[in-house]
Amino acid sequence: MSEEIRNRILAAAARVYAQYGFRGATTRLIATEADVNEVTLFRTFGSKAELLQAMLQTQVAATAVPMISSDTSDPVKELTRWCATVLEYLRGHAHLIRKTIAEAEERPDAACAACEGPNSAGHSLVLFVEHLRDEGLADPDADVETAVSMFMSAMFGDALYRDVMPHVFPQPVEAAPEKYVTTFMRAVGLRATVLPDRSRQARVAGTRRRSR
Amino acid sequence: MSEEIRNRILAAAARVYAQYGFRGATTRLIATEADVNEVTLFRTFGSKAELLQAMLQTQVAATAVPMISSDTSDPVKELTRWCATVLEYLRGHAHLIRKTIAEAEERPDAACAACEGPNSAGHSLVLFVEHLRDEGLADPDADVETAVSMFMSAMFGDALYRDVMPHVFPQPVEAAPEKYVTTFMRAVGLRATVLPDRSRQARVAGTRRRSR
DNA sequence: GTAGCAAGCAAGTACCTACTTGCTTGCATC
DNA sequence: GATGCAAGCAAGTAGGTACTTGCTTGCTAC
Repeated sequence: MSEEIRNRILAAAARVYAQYGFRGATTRLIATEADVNEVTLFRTFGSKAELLQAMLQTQVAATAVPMISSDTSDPVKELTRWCATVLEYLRGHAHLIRKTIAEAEERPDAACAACEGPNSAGHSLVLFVEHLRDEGLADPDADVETAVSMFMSAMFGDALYRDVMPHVFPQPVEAAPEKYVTTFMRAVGLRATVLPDRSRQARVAGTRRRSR
Repeated sequence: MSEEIRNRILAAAARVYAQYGFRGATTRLIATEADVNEVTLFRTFGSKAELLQAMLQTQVAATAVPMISSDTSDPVKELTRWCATVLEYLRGHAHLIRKTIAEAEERPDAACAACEGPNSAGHSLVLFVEHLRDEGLADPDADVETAVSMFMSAMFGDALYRDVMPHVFPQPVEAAPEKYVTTFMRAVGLRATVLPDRSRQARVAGTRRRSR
């Protein structure tokens, strides 16, 4: 029974914190949002700081981080799928991440926990592309690390800032993963597969050209 | 005489706000930071909200936004120079931008003013690359808008998050503009000029590869 | 010199903040 | 039915917040 209340408080804390940040997330607000007496909050977590720390751990660290698979049979498909998953993950935590990063100087430990996931996700992409390169599918001259870092930044930017400054994201939400992947692949010189074209012309399903 | 004090308050407000955000920027803190009586602050600006709004306008809107020139004689050089300028500009306002964007939902007008500059900067880059494309220097198939949006996101990410999560930015600060530009140019298919290579091996000047 | 005015200073108002204390309620177990 | 315990409730503490008021200081212009 205590477990259910604990989770309700944590969920409420996540909502309030995502909207108002650490300073704005008052214990009173969290308590009313959780439909729980304010005292209960202190009794179960000790203090506001401990509560929000616990909230960040359960909310961020517990969520699965999307990793890219090592299956390079259809890199375009796998990359697009992965990109969409990462974007979805980041968008789901957008408000939380934004606040946590903005308050990183004041609460550095919180920021560490929040960006640990995406970091390792990026690393898995580096390995993926290097694997492709070893198979001769990507340009050996390409600066993979820089391209991946830019790719990750693009996904971060899209997920975190699209709603607040939509004019700098010309592509609609659904088309974003495909476009990012296409552009990314051009950057690392991956031409092994047919690049899906921007125009709406019919594409032959299953076509696989190896023009190298 | 009042002018000097006014500016001192605005500068202090900028520092305090950049560090603690809107809620954390107390009038007391700003006053002591400006070495001014707290009452003077209310007498010259009316309220905390008006003060911080004035601060954002003078601090952000007044700073020159780096635009890319229309000179396409040496695109690599021009792009690199521009990229370095934008990064410098963004880094100079990193804390401010970070806080303002994070609080965008609560104070949307402030966020608008803050990201107006970089937005038009991005637009100037689109025009620049389209100009290159018209001259036949860039790939006509390239998705310029997406590439530019990713490039802008990369600069934003670098400027705003490098200090808080340095591990996702493998390239050192000085080398970043060159690397971003090189990767960006690969993405838009700009091969007209010699791409500076990452490795230190001798490069043959004038080599022009069009591997398409 | 004196009038005006910008700024400092001390104190106060009304409210919000995290957090505590003492007591009551309801439920589950023996 | 008695015991224990988790949660609610009301009230209070100590401090911070934006903002105001009344008065003093110091400088500048006539």
